[in-house]
Amino acid sequence: MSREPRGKRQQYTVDVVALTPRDDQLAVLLERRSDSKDKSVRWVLPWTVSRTGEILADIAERAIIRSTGAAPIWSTQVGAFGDAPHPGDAELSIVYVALVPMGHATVQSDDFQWFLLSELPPLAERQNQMLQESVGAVRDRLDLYPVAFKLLPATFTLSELQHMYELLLGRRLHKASFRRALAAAALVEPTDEWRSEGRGRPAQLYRFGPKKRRRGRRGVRFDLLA
Amino acid sequence: MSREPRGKRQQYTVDVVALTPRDDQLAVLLERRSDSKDKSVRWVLPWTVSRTGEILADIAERAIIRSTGAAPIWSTQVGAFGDAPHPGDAELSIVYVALVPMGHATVQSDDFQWFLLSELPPLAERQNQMLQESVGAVRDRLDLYPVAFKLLPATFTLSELQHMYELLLGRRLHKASFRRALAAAALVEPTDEWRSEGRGRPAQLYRFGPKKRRRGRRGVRFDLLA
DNA sequence: GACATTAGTCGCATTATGTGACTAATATGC
DNA sequence: GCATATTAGTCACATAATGCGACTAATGTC
Repeated sequence: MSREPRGKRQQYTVDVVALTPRDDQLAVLLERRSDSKDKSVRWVLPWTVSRTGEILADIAERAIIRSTGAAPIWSTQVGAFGDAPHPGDAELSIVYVALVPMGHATVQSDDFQWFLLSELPPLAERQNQMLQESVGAVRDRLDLYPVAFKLLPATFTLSELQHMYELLLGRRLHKASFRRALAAAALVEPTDEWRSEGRGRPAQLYRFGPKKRRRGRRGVRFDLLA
Repeated sequence: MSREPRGKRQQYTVDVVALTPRDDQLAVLLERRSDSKDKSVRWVLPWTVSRTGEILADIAERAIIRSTGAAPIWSTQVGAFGDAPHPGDAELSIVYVALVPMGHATVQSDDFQWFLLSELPPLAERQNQMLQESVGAVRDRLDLYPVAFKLLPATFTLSELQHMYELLLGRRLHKASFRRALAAAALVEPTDEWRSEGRGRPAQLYRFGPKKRRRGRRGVRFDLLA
């Protein structure tokens, strides 16, 4: 992906927020950009310039594969950002957030690097907003799509699953409550395998296997923060 | 707003889904377009072509005012749509959904008209998607922003409030449950006025007046539809 | 005054949630 | 072996949230 000369108007960019679990928190993939003038290095969210006629989600997928080396296990559009300045001087940026499993989080190129959310380098203001909203988008949809399961191997322990949820949500959960909710949703089925992880009691392995059922509508919620 | 000649590439459009309460359901504002060739009439969601450097939300607000004649009481970005065909042949469309109170739903120009969601004319596929997601976006955020209150006059009865919620959600609510949740959220305060609406017991008038308080985080939800 | 109509409340059963405490099975140190 | 640490898995109970029927209250109509 070559830089666009400043001043040239682009159609728009498709920016990617690739996230992966790492060290009990989320890490985001950034791309190195060396400024040709002052030789300073800055980090940016990877982006792709739009091509006419291509499906938006496909453009995003291409950008994700290019930067992470693998297809994401889940991705969704976050929105359009056009206000704060973009590092590529794009007028408008469409943002996709993508989740990449732990194993695939190894990038070949030296131009890409994973950063823990707690250790971010300075970003352009527009990209700060993108990152912020992307993490929020993941958390908001966590209960609607089985993303946490897809980030784990085919079989996993319930503790691993809980840790994945805690990592994605950014907060701790209570063990008994977590398992109760999980059982009520009938989302996993036990295998007959057990894993002994050094010390402590061995854990039973489960696999993702959602049964039928759907939630009844709720009355109303008034969760206004105001 | 002039039509763009076909074939000319536009930067992108900002499309507007303006909604208003009407006859116990939602109505959406459409704009009349007469095809210069075959003289057929078709209806489209209003849109504005982007201008360089303008804040996205401002472009949307302009488009809303132009078509409805008033500023919306609430609006938010829904997302970017680029796949299915757009009536203006735009490559990309950014969509904003806006809510307009009942009173302001009177459009001057003959080129605009409110359509009940149950009586829609055929729309371009991309705009169908926009409308679909816009209604969903409103419902999803109904518990986070006091939109229903802003659609009502400054004082209102609790029955009116409940009807507004039912209209926005598209489903019935149980009276006692609704009021209980409302009381728990401390969102309204009673006035000393009452309204007698013909037959039936007079209803007390309330005004919107949220107290402090915020929700504690929930454990996890597994609401997967799968 | 009987009845229809709308407002407003209560009570109760059921379900959901938060949380501490308990038991189970393994490894380690002595 | 045996006490202890460590992780897995479960229970029990209190509290909160929800669904819902049934009741009372106040008004207009006939």
